[in-house]
Amino acid sequence: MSQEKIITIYDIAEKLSLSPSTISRGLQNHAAVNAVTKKKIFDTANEMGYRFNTFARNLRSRKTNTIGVIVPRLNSYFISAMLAGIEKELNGSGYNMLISQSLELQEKEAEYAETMMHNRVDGLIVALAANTTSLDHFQPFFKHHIPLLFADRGIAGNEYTKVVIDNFRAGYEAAFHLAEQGCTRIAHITGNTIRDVYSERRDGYQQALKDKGLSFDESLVFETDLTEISTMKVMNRILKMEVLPDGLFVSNDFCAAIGLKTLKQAGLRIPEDIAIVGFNNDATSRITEPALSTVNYPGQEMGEVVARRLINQLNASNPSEPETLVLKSELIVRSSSLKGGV
Amino acid sequence: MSQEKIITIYDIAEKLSLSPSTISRGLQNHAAVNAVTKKKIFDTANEMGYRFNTFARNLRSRKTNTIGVIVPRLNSYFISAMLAGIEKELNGSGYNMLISQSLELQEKEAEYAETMMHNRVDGLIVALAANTTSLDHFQPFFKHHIPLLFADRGIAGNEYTKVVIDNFRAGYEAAFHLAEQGCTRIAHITGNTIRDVYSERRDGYQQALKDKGLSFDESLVFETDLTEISTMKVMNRILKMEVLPDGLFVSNDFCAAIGLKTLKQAGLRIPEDIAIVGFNNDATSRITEPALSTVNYPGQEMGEVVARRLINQLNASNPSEPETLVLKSELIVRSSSLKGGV
DNA sequence: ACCCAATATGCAATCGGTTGCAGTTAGATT
DNA sequence: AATCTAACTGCAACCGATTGCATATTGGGT
Repeated sequence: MSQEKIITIYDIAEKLSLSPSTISRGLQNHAAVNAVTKKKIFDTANEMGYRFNTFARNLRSRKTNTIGVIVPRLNSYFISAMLAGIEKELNGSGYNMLISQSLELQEKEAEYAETMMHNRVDGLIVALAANTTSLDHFQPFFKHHIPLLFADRGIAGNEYTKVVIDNFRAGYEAAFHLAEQGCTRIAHITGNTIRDVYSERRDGYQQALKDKGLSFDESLVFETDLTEISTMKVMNRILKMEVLPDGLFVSNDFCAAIGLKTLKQAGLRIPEDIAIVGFNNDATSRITEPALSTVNYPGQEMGEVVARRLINQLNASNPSEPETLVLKSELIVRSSSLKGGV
Repeated sequence: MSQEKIITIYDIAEKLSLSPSTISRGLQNHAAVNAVTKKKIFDTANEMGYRFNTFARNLRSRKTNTIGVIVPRLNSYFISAMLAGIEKELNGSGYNMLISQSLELQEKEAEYAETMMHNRVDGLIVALAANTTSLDHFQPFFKHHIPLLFADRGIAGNEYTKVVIDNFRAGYEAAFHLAEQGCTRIAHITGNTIRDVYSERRDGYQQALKDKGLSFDESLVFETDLTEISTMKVMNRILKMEVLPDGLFVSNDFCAAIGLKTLKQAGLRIPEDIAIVGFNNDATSRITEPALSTVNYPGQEMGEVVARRLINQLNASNPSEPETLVLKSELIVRSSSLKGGV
């Protein structure tokens, strides 16, 4: 098997004694090419194993049909659900997807933004890294009017289009529910509050305490990087407290599961001694014993919505106003927080 | 903020009264360009906001510095660990990564292979979909001598380069361990045995039974698609058996966790009544109670190895022989299978 | 037989870089 | 002062497809 020549429209043109223009138009199903000729072109192209050259095409047409996607990480239940949603929509509209993960680092995010720019993506979907504070690295996109939409993790304000859930309300409902169950000392483990998804949930939690007449204790809020190790550390600190909390709201199901198990191993009963609510409705939440109460996060839907919005914006003739699309989330009550009684 | 002009080397050339060739060479740090001129070029490029056009560059240089990666799905602990490994190596060597997920369907896999071809990837890394039986859709890669390496899920034979673990041995060890623990009726839940990762584990399991003098009971082997639903179905069938199994080897940690929980809820003790071993060493395996014995799968390492091998192959002057790289895996014994006693 | 319109095809410029080869220039050598 | 060499820089072709405009062909109408 020898190296096979890469076929171009020029090769087809020569073989059929036609001009490259006609071949090009024929392959595009252009109306100005005779049906018989077209058929001949298609057949010959297949026969010779022709594949179009994306670069030549993109170079000329100044459009790449590629959407860049930058997410904090790939190995997250929520993120992969979202990617599946994005992919479904994009693929259905003939777009490709260039994915990369920032690993929660602004530095890598910036690097990838540049790569995306070089690859001349037609649009960009971003979920910001944990420590991203500035959007400077996205300036080129703004300058060149390349649509940039935020999915889930955006930045405060109405300047940009983003698809989110009402994190304040979700946090509020989680904490309110725990309070309803009789919890009076509710601890909260959250991610980096630079990201408003986390700060808003915390604010919601705080408001719920207030509305239920519970005092807010700063020392019960733990800001972490939501890894297994830091969760363990937090749990150890909690277990050493003089008065243990009787409720725990964790901004992530995996960490909630780790916490749940640690507390059980320390001899505490869930939910009798400590009731727990997680976040995301990961597969993990159904594995724990007792099953974990959590907030359902419509990952796939979020991906579909943001992708569809982007496609619309690309097809629109006039520039569209930035808007914030808020999806529904809901508290799912399972055994880890259900104490019985009303 | 108005639409900013896209700067090309021609714009820089004009501004500096130099020729585009010199700009091009200067930006490439070519030796034949005066250091002073070079500096001037770089400064002006920055100042004007120049970004190179990947397409023009790729079109001319006939090299894309992009590697395609096709995996069955993104939302798997193992796969994302592997992707992280691949990304680390590729990025360190200046390559980009075009990812797509086949969703376990040969049809989608073929479609993406074509897209990768159009995007002229320099090489391809593939973990085959569950139902892929033919490699016809990769023919263009073979014909054009574009390296195609398999990661984890390849195809039998020595025709292609692949990075794998010894699945037969892993399956053998898992089943052997269960037998050692005193299990005599060991059930096995596996994925689509078209994929040799699954068939080899099953073969290893079978061989271990044989070596331990246990009879092989076909009705204890369940081939599934390894989803939550089918696992539940299998568990229900198992629970209805006249004689229950006393050991369970599942080719996937999440399904093992589902199984574990279902059995416990049915009143069975783990590991006393049924000992369980999973596969992959997912995060999930540490969440279950008791913690799940499993086979550690070096996902990140596998990604690094396959990417490094691909890069070497791309840099090599002469074509490299196909080879099979086997990584170490190991049984991790936790409480779900440890009955005590020797 | 002549003209016109409709249909089909080709020419050549263009997208933005890259690179082999040739040409220029300044300084060194004799 | 003439010659040579090394260091720079530019010309122009090229990568493979797209597309506005021009041209060729065909058939129909009168």
